[in-house]
Amino acid sequence: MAKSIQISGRKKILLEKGDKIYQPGISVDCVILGFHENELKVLLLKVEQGNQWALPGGFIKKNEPIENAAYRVLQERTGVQNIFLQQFNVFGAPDRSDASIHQNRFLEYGIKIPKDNWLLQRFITIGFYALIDYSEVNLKDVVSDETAEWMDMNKLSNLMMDHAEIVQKALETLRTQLAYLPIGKNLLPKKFTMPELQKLYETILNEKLDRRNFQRKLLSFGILNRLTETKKGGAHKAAYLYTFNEKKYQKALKEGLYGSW
Amino acid sequence: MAKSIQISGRKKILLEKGDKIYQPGISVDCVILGFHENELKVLLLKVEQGNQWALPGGFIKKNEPIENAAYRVLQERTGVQNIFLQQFNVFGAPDRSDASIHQNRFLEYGIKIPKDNWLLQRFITIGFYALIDYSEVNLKDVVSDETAEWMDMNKLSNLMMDHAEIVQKALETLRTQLAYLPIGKNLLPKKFTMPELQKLYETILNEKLDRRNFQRKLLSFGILNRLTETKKGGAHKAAYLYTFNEKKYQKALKEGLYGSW
DNA sequence: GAACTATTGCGTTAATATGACACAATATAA
DNA sequence: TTATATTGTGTCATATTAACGCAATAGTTC
Repeated sequence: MAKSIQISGRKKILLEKGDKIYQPGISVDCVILGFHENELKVLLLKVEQGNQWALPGGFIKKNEPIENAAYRVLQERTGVQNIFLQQFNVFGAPDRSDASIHQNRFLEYGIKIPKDNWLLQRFITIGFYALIDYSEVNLKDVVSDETAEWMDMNKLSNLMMDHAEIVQKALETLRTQLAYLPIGKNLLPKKFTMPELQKLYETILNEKLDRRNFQRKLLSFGILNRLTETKKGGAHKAAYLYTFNEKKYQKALKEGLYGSW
Repeated sequence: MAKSIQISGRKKILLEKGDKIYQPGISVDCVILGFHENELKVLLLKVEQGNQWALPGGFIKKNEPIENAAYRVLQERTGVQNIFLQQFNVFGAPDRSDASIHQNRFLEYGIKIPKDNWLLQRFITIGFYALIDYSEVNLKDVVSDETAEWMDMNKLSNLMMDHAEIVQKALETLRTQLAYLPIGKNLLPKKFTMPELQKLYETILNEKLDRRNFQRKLLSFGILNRLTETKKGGAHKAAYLYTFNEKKYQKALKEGLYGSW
């Protein structure tokens, strides 16, 4: 039980010195989205007690930019660099945190939290969502005392506290942004086919799209490079491989895909 | 100097008991937008010292929903009900708050803040923006020790801390939302003309729009009711008056103006 | 290796939306 | 009464979108 003792030590420090290290009453929670086998996945951590799942989250150090805190959490959980990360909403219902949850989590390690401890206070959390390439994530690398697992967006269950609401809001934000921002570079491998990109869009939107019209629209954005390679092995006609045009993609991220008005 | 003494008393309580009443290290700041004489206006408070201006802001009570806190600030400053209020971004650069600012503000009232006081800690602020009908706001009603004033969005100067950045981000958010959400109900009087609505759009977008195409587009949204009345007194042909169709407006707010994909 | 099948690349057509502009109507001012 | 600026309404060319057709082809089946 060396690991358990180690964790127990870490937890004690968090309890006793956390309020010196971190901003009190504020946390960040990350909705880490990946795409695999035509499913949109969310990275969740298993909370031993109660068979519940939680979003990877953390605290903001006293002198740390918020984005860095979120980025730190992401690094710890996924090991992936170069992540699309964006804050999308603050969740702060007074009853969203529940002291008993923390109490129980710590009790597993034989720690009883004093009632006035900073961790038991009300916490307001800043929701970030991150889009990452599923294939680049190695869950074994994850630094955590909890089990990390990808869960289908459509089969979420037993999420802790208001985390289901946070995931839902992240998805809504992603859907809205799909209309005016380029999405995909972070969710797909470097090289991908048009059908794969379409599946991604269809999954996010939960809607079937016309293959031919989709291709025309995406190409019109001018953010794709078609390679001469094709993706073989798919039992049928081989599809061309594409990459995102980095410069144009970044430009579209800043300026949006439409002038609209 | 009865008012000054009263304020001084309030400030002392804030200093000494604030950390018992409010969430520490978190504030809300409101970008209150109005539309008047074809100008987009921001409601700002004059900070005596240094000829600076600040966004109306406040703290979140220990057991108060965040939105309520923002709403409370709005009520205090504008007296207006029925406000469109939305959080849009969190601002939390570690150096955004500056202890000396608070020190100086309190020194005017003869109060010196202890260095370890909660008010001097790092603050992370949740930015809200509010759209309100300029004509319904009576600045004299404002409960404040500061002077409140509408300032042209394009002529902002001497904003405190990172408040210019916050206003800028609010405007960007509003512009983006213009593409998929109905805007106007909160910024205009109940009855308004098409040219007035167009001016609002043009002001927000900082762009001239074609009169006829604009009308066609907005009518196509199906959120307007044309009245039989016209607005006379304008030295030229009288324009029809419109109101927003409340039901359809609300529906559009939830579902967006386009199906897009 | 020929036929089959599901999928891909590329294209067409009709409907719809958009951008640019013309002209008549009219509330006030001169 | 006339002038003027502004509004209401409409047109037309063009761009965009939705719906669908057909040939090409990688792998499968026989």
